[in-house]
Amino acid sequence: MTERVVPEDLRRRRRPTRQGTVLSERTIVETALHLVAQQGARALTVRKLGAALGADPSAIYRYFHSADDLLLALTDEMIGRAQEGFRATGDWRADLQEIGLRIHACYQAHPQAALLAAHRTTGREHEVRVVEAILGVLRAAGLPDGEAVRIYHAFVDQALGFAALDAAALALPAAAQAADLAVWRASYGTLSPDTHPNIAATARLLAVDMRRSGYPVALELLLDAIAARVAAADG
Amino acid sequence: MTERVVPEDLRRRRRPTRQGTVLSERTIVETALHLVAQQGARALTVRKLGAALGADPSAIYRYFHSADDLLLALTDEMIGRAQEGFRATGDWRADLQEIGLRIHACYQAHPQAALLAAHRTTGREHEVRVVEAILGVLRAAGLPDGEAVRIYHAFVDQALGFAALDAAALALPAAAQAADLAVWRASYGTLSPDTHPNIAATARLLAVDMRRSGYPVALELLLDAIAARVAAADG
DNA sequence: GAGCTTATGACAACAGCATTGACGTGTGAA
DNA sequence: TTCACACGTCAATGCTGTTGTCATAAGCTC
Repeated sequence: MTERVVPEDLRRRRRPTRQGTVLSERTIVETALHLVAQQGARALTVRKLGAALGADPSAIYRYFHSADDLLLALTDEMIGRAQEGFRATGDWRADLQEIGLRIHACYQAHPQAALLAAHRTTGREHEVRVVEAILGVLRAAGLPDGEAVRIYHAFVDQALGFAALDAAALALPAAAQAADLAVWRASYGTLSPDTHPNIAATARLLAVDMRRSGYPVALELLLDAIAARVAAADG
Repeated sequence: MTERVVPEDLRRRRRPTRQGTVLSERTIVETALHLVAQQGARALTVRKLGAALGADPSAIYRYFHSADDLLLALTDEMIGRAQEGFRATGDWRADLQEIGLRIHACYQAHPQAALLAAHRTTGREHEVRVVEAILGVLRAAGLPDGEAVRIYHAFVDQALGFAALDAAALALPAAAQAADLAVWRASYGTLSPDTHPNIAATARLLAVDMRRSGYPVALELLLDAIAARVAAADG
């Protein structure tokens, strides 16, 4: 795996706007996402990307050190889009919900892009970046690192844990049963099959159950449970 | 993705024992695992495998339809080894613990093999097989399908959920604190970074916490929690 | 505007990849 | 002895990422 360094000498290079210059980090990344969305992750090769750009494949190496590097840039692009215009309120519960919604929406718009996280050698790195982006939100809310990690992971686990059981099994109160589907997506979206394809195997087995129950899980319940845990840890 | 069929015409073929015959499904799979263990998942190519076998790469296609097919056979091999000599007791809690231990031990013996589950196109299929193997255990214990799925997923979620918080945060009783590390591994091993590399990104962030806390999670606690849920669902 | 530096894309080439087909050889069965 | 065929080898195809060379054109300095 290539170490994730897009060094200064590549990034901050002079980009003359002559008529022959058609490529840029932006156009390459956007074309790559478009290619993935249209033809799947397997179709994303340097050569096909070059063809889609109307340029020689080797020209791409002017902007990215390797194909792995390009793939990671795609994940960065997705995260960047999700965080576009995001402002931390300082309330980590609200911020977590917001960023969850945004990331999910982003991957909803580019479903095939999630396959990137299943990449043989860079898959881990992709998920690390998503996790770190979310941790960044919690840090921005003023939470210390250790606590942010703890909360995020508990959050994800709770989301999946609640998802595993339908409303009847959980015996949720009526208020939770009526919870908005969008709220559920906010919590589950941060680690949904869409964004983390390799855990989809498990989730898929439960898809019927979840659909039948109408996703009756309220983010508020999750956050309350997490807050209770954190309070217990503090006290 | 090639459909997982190693058809009769390939499997049950006459295998004359002339001196020229050096290959077999067994030797290929074992050599492949050895190659992965020694040089990593990326080194597992048909050509290198052929070289390691001392045979022409194309000969491998006499035994497997494609490279994807071979990769899936490796996961099947791991599951097969884990289940070797396993007998269902009918007590799903005991069976689950046993199979958890076995699968984890198997991947401990072949750490690099877990990378197979991170494969770009077959990654999902690998994890589906592991999950299905565990579900098979629960079914063998007499549990109906729906319930088995529910229990397995709750089991995994609980394992990860507890793992997310250290002993202090959970305020576990002293008995749990003293729980055997092996017992913890039995529960966590079924969905550990070893067996599900793409969720390792999250887990890795917590590795320090977990190590510091000494994995103080007792499988009994997990199973009790699950049993309580299931009981609630039944009643 | 002349001359220099340099960014940039094209081109050709290389090594490695999965996969396929033809071929010969040796084996087990009839 | 004959025959079918299992099985490994060989050669070839078309894909992949990657690299080095080269011509060109943009921008900078004077």
